[in-house]
Amino acid sequence: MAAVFTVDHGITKILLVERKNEPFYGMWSLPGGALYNDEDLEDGMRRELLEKTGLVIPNLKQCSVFGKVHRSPCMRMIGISYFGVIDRFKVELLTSTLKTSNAGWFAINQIPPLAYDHEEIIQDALEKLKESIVESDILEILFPKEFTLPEIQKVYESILGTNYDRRNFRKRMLSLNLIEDTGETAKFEGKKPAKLYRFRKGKKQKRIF
Amino acid sequence: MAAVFTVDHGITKILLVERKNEPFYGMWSLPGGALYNDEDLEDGMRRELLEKTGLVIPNLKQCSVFGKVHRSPCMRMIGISYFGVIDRFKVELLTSTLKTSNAGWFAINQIPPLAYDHEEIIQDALEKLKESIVESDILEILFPKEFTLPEIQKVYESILGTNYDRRNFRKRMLSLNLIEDTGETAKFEGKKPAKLYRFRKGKKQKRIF
DNA sequence: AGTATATGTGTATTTTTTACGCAAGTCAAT
DNA sequence: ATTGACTTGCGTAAAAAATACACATATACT
Repeated sequence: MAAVFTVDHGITKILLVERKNEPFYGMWSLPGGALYNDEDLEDGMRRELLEKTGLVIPNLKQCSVFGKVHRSPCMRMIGISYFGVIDRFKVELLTSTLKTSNAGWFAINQIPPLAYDHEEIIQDALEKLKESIVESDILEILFPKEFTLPEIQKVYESILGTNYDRRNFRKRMLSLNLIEDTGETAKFEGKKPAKLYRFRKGKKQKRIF
Repeated sequence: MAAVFTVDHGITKILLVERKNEPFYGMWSLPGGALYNDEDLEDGMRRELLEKTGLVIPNLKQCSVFGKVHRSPCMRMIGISYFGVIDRFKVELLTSTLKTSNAGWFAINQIPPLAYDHEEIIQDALEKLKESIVESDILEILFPKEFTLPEIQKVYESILGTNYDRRNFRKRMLSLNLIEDTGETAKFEGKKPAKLYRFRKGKKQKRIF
């Protein structure tokens, strides 16, 4: 199974699909399925994601293994969970695709009852999500284009569940040398126009918090 | 497979077993084997460790999954790696057991050629080892009884591959409130007798570095 | 007794984190 | 146009943490 996250307007969301087979027919679940004998783990995961949601998710990373004897009601099943994030632009573009395939984005504090042990798997993946943003691993994926600092701060606050002082957050972010000023400003957003930054390519990852 | 580490006289070591079957007959490898259909992952790992090495290793944690299509020359094989540490006292006690079962401790910079992709698995587990000691997760396991500060410092330096200023290391360790003075000193060790400390039970884990 | 070696303790300096005041740009209502 | 509400941007002082470094002390060996 894959836990694919995004942050949409300051809300952390996860990608879920509706099951079309027994067991757990009609319930929501993490996208995923059985691995073919001749495919690598990550390839299989990407294939399943494409089949079940229509989305191509690059940058999948291994998360954990779930293998309790009775985690599936039918047969012994070992589940390998994967972890991914996509940026807000892709979210908007692909929401239409999802409608045709019974998939959708759910805010992580408004998750419906899930099949199997998928609630547990999501909790585990959320830990990974927090680690990843702290390690600045997924910054570039979440912000492939330009962004404003208040924007990026909201993402951090949403994922980590904390609040930061605006001025200190800015100072920290800029001092890490991970992002650079584009020279432009984002109008049409709020009150005062915010400066636009972009992620610097090829910068070594530093711990942020 | 399980990567079981210890630190013996300032040297980080790993537990390996000699293979008694094809493929890779006679080569060294990480202890492990096939999971039974009716046992949980961790239980199976503990059983395999007992069978192959005669050791009981508590505190196993999941590490990673290795599933490349051709990682085994015979059949498709998904390997789940586990990570464990044991303390120096157990190492000494159990070295005799190991001799009868073709198992042994190897310094991590003197590892023989290994079966399968076990070199890669060890590298991955070493990362986990570093994280774990930084997070103070495994301190209590490595030091169940009392210890001296120079001792614990050598362990950190061995695992993390760095050197710390004696005085600053001490200051940091004590300020974390994770360990407490036993009031006794370790004689028969070096020159000046070192104070003995013990790990405080039930202390919340803090990041150390 | 003298020397070598390893441990324990203190303190000054630098760096990082945190707290917080205030000016500037935009929108909407007056 | 002016005002007020709101949000962004910038700077500075205080607190906390990390770092660098000097000297005293206990033991073993000669």
